[in-house]
Amino acid sequence: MNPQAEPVCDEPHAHRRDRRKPSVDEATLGRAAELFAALGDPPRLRLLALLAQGPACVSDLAEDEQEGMSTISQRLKVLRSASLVRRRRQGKHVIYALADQHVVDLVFNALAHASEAQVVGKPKE
Amino acid sequence: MNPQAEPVCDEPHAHRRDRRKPSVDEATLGRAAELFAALGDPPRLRLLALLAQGPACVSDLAEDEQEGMSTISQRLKVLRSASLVRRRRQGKHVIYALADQHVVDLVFNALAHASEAQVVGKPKE
DNA sequence: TCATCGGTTCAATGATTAATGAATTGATGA
DNA sequence: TCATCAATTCATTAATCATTGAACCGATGA
Repeated sequence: MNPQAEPVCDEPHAHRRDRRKPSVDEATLGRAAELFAALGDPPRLRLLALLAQGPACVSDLAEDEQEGMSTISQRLKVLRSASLVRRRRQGKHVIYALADQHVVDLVFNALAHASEAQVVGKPKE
Repeated sequence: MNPQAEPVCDEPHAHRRDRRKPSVDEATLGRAAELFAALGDPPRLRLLALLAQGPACVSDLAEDEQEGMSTISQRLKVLRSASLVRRRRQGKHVIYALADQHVVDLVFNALAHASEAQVVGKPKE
């Protein structure tokens, strides 16, 4: 009575759900989540967008963001422990830069996707 | 005396930092951050990995994860408001699935990257 | 209509996490 | 060595977020 494409659920609870195996190991999943979590904060993501324009030292970033150096340093610490940025000393200054091209792509892709999208609007219910 | 690739900083604070323009608008950045934040939690990411194997209803996901339905439902709510998953009703059940291929790619890429990596280890200092 | 089942929402609680200023470290130049 | 400047760390406080069970909603079948 319902020969459609999607499988029907006439049995009491039969969604074609054969037991799923543990798809990914926890360690991998944890690292991926940590990476996403580091990206999932507007101030930190803005910092990355800034670094995408080129390396910069902490005080310059602090000036751009109009925040204290302590605050910026803490944000960079999170990004660094997720391996998203690198740092090197240069005299009194510490220069930060995006870790690699992969990160650059990740940031740009996310921003591009986020600026498109929103066409359909997200479901409110 | 130092004709290398990286610009040198001999002036008191000259890192080739011409004033940066506001690279991205806040709204876009905010949406991108929300998306990352939704992905940045191991239990939620695990849920997505599970859904990457195919659609499933809440009670099955709850069983797989050995959690209450309320907990799973809340997690799905976060994923849904970030437009990462879709849902449809099927009789008494509500079936969740990844929103689109883009999300599938995103999840797989992240997991792939997280399982490679770690080769160099993250900087402890 | 009523009872039941799957799912969601609500409100309270506990746990993470970000921001902030003070103290500290490290490098430079006097 | 000392003073200074850039940056980090530390400890406190505030804010955010995840979890949980109870109440509620919506579809189904008796």
